[in-house]
Amino acid sequence: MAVTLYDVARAAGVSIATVSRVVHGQDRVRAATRHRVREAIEALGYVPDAAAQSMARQRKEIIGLVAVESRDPDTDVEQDGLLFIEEVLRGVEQALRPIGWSVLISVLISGGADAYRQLQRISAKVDGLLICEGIVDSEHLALLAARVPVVLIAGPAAEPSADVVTADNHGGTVTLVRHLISRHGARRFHYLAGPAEAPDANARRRAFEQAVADCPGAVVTASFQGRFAAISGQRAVRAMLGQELPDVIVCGNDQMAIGAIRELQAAGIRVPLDVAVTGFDDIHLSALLTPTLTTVRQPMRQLGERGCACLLDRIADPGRPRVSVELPTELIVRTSCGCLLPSCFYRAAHWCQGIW
Amino acid sequence: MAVTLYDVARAAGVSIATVSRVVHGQDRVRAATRHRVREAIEALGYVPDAAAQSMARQRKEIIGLVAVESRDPDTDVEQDGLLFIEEVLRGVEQALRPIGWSVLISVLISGGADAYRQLQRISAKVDGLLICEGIVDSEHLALLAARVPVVLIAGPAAEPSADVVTADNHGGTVTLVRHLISRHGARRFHYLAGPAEAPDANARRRAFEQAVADCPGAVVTASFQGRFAAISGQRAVRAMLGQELPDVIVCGNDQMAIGAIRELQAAGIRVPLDVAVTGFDDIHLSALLTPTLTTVRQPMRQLGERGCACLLDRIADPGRPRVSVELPTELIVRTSCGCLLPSCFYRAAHWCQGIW
DNA sequence: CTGTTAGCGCCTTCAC
DNA sequence: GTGAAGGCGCTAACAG
Repeated sequence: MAVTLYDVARAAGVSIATVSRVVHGQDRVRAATRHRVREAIEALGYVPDAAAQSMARQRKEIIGLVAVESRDPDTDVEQDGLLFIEEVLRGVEQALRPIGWSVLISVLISGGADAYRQLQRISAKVDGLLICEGIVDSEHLALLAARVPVVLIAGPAAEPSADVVTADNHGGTVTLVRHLISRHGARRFHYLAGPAEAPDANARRRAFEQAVADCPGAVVTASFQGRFAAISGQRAVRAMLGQELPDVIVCGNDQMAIGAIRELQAAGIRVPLDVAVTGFDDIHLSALLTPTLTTVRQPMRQLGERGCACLLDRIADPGRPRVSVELPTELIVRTSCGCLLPSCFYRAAHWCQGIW
Repeated sequence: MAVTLYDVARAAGVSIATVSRVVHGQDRVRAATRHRVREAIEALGYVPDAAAQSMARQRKEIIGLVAVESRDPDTDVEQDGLLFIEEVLRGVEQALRPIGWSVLISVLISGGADAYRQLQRISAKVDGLLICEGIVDSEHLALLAARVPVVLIAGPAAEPSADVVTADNHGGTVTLVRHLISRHGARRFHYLAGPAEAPDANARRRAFEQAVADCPGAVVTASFQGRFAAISGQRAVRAMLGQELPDVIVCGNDQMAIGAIRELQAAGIRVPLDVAVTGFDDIHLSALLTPTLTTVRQPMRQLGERGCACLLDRIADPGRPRVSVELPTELIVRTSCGCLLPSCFYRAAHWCQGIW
């Protein structure tokens, strides 16, 4: 059906070995021959079949990028999941472009044994795996890693069978909390955590608790277990309505913060006047909301790029020592924490509330 | 290196054919044998190599999803490109999940001859190609389609060598313009078009012009050639500042509308009080902006799903007649056109302007 | 029921 | 310089 090496060879009157040589730019071919072969290739529109190449040279030139979406039964209609992956993908593509490799993308539904099966299937199609928000248990991970190199993005730094690239969740969170305390005099904190299985969610939560504990007078008034989705933010707010408002609701990621803000506004509570809200990640949306979101920027593009570079290194040398890198985060101060509000805002807020 | 069929066969004391049979769930194997083989597979952690399978059964079970980003030299720092693809990807995954196929994703930088080379390389790794915002000329497309089935998403409906799935750009635009005219009494229109090479951009533009022409008294005061990116919206607004404002700025997509709104707000012009702005696509962001964006919803998820289904059909039967489907669009009325504004808004707007 | 065997398309020594 | 031949891991007849 498709044009093969043999077709080209026949058309050019040479052997397949010769065609292969010119395809790969080897110089051990007489100029005239090479020319003839090139013409045949052009005329027939020959493109070497990737599967056959993979087979022969034991390399697919494809890396797998997979995100494990953690959902509970109620949130499976959720639409806003990929925002994280998107930036990571750009970083990965950037790292792959120079060498011409491709990326196989796939978002897994759950984190169960089924997820492992799917990962296994994917592993058969790629030279290496980049797993985001690594909600895969160590045991299964080890099994996977035995088949194919694995790099975790935003995963648990201590994973023994994979390299890991993360952001400085701890430092970012601590900086944020200190800002809230020193600049805004916040004392009463509400925390909205990400899924317990997500390592970065845990890192942030722990850092938050520690930072609050480190400040005399500051207290965690309540916390809510969310799943990194906007709906979690809405639920958390619904659950706390009626109670006394905290000074700030610190959220484990931007999506939940967005959900929280919407629900607060819907309830007629003014952000940041009545309660401040903060996020984590600095997704594209965060700068465009009303109010704009104060958050901690995680260099997602870079996470993808570094993670991919790391994976390529390991593919090239599977025996090299395990690597674990942590990229810096940055506090992004906007208005949802109460900063940057011109005085006219206070008047305007009264009128605006609940309009949009 | 990796575990192969032979390893399993040896371990289980059977032939590779038998192993292959149990792997594929054939029943013509004695229960005892099957059991033994299963154990060996489990013990060794065997997963069939995809490249070898592709080779043997002439099918890779991978489809390629590619977006061609059209950029001019000034916009290559742009960050907000993938928003379209993201939803499409979800649709594609949905269509592929039941059969276990994977998607190879890749966004091409330019639309030149270089893009064709890249597409060629990708075509060698997949069973079919899904091209979004098809900025590939017919000639190259025909060459590609000769190698591998191609489906265009949001591409030119008349492309002879590929199936096409689009949204009803014409109808959506006309409905929008009529709304602006009849509900808001708009007469002076400014148009912000997408890239001339993009078929959907053209369809929208033509529909817009026709709809305006159909209304006595309505005029297009000016138009601007953008590239579907937020920065285009900003530029367009800068270019029109100082001139008399139109009633509405109709934008070829949401991203440009967002850019336009931001620039207008920065210039102290109130949206929608001083000028209305509308978009097209209804990306996730649009409902969260201030003001929320009035736009035409394009069923992006469905475009991906239908496009993929169409591609699978063609892969199954390459000879079937060409197909071209058009999905319906829907006018989404929010506040940027001037609708849904409670009276208090007018007071509030005065104070709010330019704060965020 | 199970084993043998011939490819799938390409790369890569090894001879010539 | 160029060609012949083996093998990559698996599938799918075809024999038993």
